[in-house]
Amino acid sequence: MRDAHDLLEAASLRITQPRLQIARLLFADGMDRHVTAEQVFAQLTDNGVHIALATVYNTLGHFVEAGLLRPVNSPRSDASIYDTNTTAHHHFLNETSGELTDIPAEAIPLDLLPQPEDGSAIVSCELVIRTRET
Amino acid sequence: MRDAHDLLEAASLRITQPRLQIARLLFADGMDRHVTAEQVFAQLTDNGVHIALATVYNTLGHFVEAGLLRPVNSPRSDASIYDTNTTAHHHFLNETSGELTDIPAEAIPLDLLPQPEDGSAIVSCELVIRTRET
DNA sequence: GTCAGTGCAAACCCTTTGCAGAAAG
DNA sequence: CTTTCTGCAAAGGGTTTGCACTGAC
Repeated sequence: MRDAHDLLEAASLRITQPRLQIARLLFADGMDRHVTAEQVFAQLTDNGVHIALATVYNTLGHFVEAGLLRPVNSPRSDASIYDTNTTAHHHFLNETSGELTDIPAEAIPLDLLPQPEDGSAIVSCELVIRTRET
Repeated sequence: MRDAHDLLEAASLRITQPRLQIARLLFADGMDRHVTAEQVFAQLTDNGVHIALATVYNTLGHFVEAGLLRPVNSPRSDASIYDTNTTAHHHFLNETSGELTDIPAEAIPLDLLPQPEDGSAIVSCELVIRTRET
């Protein structure tokens, strides 16, 4: 992946300490991650980074606007989840553990989506498959 | 549809005034409805029914447990939406108006769902198609 | 008579906002 | 130097909870 600095630059975001820290945390390994603001805050704090929770919320919001993150069709009621994978894809939601797993878009054939009413266009579509451990 | 009293009885729910009122409101016309607790509360209050908002929340929760309602894979961040249609189906979410529209399960062929890891079984699956007015 | 349900208000939790100071460009 | 961002604390909004009272069975 590109380094956090370039990522912010490419997204026309001002380069600031909190944004660099959060970008490194989220995009360092190039893996798809599903995180809450609280988790990001905790992880940074554990690493000795001083940051305010409100700043984490605001920064994640900026990242979403800039297209670096995508909010997941919140399957858990208690907290918003952000997805580092901004391409079209779907999710398994393990209801036992609360864990989200990506499903690549190609794994589900959705060629024949019903069309919305005239005057509306499809923006995105996401399938959530809820599972439970047996 | 059956009358509100029978509906509660069939669901093994105690017959109380608030439950009857809410059941009548939600299931009277047999149509699929998407409601928030706040909306139910407002509608009852407008009709001169005295009820506490907390009771609406609690009652909707009881209805969900009893299988009379289903929480929608919350597409709006601000409030939980309950669906009177508890059978498998999908949703259009008009992002401009916030309106939800049902899509019958048959409208979308999902024969080939990917399987979850061993030890887990699929509980439900819901597709949300976001649209925007053009 | 017993136990669950209700009403009310207060508590809770996640998230946003207002403002003063700091930092980026 | 100007504008945006950060930190902090306080406010906000949806939802839940505790407790005394009422009502269902």
